[in-house]
Amino acid sequence: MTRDTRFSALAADSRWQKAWESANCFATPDLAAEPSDRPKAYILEMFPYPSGRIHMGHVRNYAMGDVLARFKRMTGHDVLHPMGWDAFGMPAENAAMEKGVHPGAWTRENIASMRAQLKRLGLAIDWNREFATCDPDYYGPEQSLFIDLYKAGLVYRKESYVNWDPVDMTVLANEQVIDGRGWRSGALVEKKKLSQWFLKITDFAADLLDGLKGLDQWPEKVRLMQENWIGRSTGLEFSFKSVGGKPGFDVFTTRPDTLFGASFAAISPDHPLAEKLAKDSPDLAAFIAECRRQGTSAEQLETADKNGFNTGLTVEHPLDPNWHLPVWVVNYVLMDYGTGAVFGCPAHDQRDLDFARKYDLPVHRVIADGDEHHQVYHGDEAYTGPGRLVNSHFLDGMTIDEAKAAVIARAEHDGWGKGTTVWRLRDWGVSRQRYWGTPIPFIHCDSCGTIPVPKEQLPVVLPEDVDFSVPGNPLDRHPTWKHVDCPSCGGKALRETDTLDTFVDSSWYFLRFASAPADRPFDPDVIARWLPVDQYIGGIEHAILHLLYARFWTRALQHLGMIHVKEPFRSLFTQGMVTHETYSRAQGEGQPTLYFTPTEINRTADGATLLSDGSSIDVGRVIKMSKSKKNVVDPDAILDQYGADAARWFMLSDSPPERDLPWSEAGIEGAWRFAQRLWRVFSDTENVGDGSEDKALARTLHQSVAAIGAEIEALGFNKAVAKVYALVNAVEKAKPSATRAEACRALILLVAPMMPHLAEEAWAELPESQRTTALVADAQWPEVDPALLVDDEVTIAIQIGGKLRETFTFAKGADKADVEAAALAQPKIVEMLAGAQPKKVIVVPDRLVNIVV
RNA sequence: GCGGGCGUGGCGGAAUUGGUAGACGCGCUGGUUUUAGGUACCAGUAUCGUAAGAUGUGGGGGUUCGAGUCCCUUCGCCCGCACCA
Repeated sequence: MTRDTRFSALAADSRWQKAWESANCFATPDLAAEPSDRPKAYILEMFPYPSGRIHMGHVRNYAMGDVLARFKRMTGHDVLHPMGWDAFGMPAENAAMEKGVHPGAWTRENIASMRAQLKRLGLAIDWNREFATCDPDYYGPEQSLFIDLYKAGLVYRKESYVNWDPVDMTVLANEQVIDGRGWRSGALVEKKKLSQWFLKITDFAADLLDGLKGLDQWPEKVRLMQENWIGRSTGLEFSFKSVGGKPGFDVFTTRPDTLFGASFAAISPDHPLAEKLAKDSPDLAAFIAECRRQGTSAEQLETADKNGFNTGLTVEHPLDPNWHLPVWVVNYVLMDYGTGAVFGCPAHDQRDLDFARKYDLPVHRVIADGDEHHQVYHGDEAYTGPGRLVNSHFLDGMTIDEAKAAVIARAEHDGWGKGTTVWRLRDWGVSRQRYWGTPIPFIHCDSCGTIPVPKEQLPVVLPEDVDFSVPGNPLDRHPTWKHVDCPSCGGKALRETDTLDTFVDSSWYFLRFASAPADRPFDPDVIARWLPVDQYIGGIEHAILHLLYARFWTRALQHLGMIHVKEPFRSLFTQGMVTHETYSRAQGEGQPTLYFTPTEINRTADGATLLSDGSSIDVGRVIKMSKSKKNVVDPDAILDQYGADAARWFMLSDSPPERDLPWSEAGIEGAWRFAQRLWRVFSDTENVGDGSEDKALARTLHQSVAAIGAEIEALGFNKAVAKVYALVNAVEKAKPSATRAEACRALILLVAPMMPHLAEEAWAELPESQRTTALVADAQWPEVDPALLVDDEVTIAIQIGGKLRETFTFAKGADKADVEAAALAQPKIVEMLAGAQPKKVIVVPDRLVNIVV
């Protein structure tokens, strides 16, 4: 006899979502007002950009965080699990330009529909704390923090060459330039000189690098990527004196040991000296122009020739004033690294060697690995390995490290150079010539200079009446907005019209979630209770940009004494993407390939056909879901058809969370069937039990509770899911008993983090006496009886010569000798040994016996 | 070029310190129920073999009583960075 054999997901979803909302279940405890001795858990998923619709990647990301947040609640934690919107950015302005809607209206509509979609997933989120970064209530405090950083000397303005995206008509940070193209528009980036706002992230370069060591709960990969991005190099910086009294220049090298191998000096085409010389030399000017045209994409660099222009200048070798080196302008020296100038040592640097061979410059060997000590170096491969110094006067015979130290010591003693560290990391340019961003709260006054907006005048709110009919910054051409009185002298002044890079918005939102007072950015005492974020979950694509900026911003605020944490995210998890096959049809020469959505396709075991006309379709690789390849599945359609629990379950099953998850129809159907099966187990009236005990099931149950909890804690959702299946299998096979009834109740709790609606429905059906709380969302995770975690019998394997021959069961923890005797007495073993005396018997307690013959 | 990761059935993937490879799911095969079925249930499913047995974690070699796991070597795929001095 069963009650209701079908679980009606759609009805259950909305019923329980309403129940949670009206019970205000997921409200964050106010730790400042009511101190708690419970452990805290700040669970955060990267907040979404409100593009319009959620996609499966969101579903996966938020399902994972939600399981953890619900589990933490069930295991007695004070949980903060918020949601908000990274709401500023270019797509809103693009929509404004294309469709004539206001970016704000477009964004708010998107937020409304995406919020509704997220709510359908049944997330245990404290929606009371929701905000969007485009709220003046959010960006006002951000402006205040920006001014604080300015006052602390961490914000400055500088005239500089910037990466200009000619399509988006805005400046890009170095981090946003990929292969010489804008990260968003894909347009070739141009160099342009502009006055820009910068954040002094380089002040924290060493600390940001050091801090990585302590982030032992971050993926190794992300730490390495940040390490490489920060890019620390140590070496010698020294000056080349020009021959003939002309100005010299500084160079940086990590290989001061090879200084006697120098055969030329090289400066970047963008070096001030090169530009100066170009004024008197049309040939050089032409060469520089040619260099600037050269692309910087991977393929272009691969094939790019080393080109140079001999300036005719010479410089003195710092260790031998009579040794003069020619000065070349070369295309492979970058202005924005080191000093924009190097000395060329062809024998021990591949680029210099390529260059020297092309222009027939000398190649002096100064490092030798063996007997080869000749001064002239042959071959086309520079030697960069270990060895000892040769042909290098006072350095001869030293190791590379000794020689480096000796040259630096000599340079410092004689005053022509010093040991130094250079960083690859640049200061963070945050100016954007856009409307839809946080206005930079500064005012330019002819008499007072550039001064911050007084804090009592914050927030500087974006004007609503803006015109997107022409490219460029609408703030700049707004008729009145920028015209203000100088807060200092009262005279006519101009408001800054640049807005902040949206990565600034996401650099402190996790603080605002924890504490959002009306009169300041956050309350330090509350921050101290919640931060750091205990588990941060998001995509690997933020490994550098967002995660580095957030680490910097947190440090900067700590430096100002405003908060007491340095690292915002204690544990980071980067989840894999949701992928799907592609369906396409080639259209012949010169025509773009046609792609089809999964809903247009009939997929069979051996191929795919178009539903509309039955014609056959090419099945392509399983790749990340993307609109352009049309291999997307709409979450709303899935929720309509299968309900939130099946969708969540599928997102958590099978694939390890850090790996890509191939979406499949069979997979979601399997999840749905499992929900139905669970429902049948829960509805089975035999659950009442007959009062008897089932020891074996009790063991399985308690072992499952322990294992599932441990797997959720470790974000091993796929493994937790497998253990749930195994437990359900065991419960189904078990005969009615008190234990079985207990197992069914526990099972509700075990699946509650993953399938919360089904769990609530089943919980509500339980007899009153078994329900400790009204909602399963508030219930306790089942207790584990440690005595039941260990079996009293174990299966022991018997190997002969390392090959498995037999297994038998034996008492757990038995004496080695007893186990050995029992193994040797097994009939099959007796037969196989045929009286032969084992040379040796290895007994691994409770595991196996290996007989060596 | 530099750095990192991954190779296990038809598929997604399990596998404490080296200790019974393939848990769990999908798919597939056969069967049983049911008002039709796309539901449910039972049995099976690494490969070869009727079986006994043999083989098997990308390839080759090594250490070991014992290797998916450790070492050497090699092949393939994926990701990140990249003329960084």
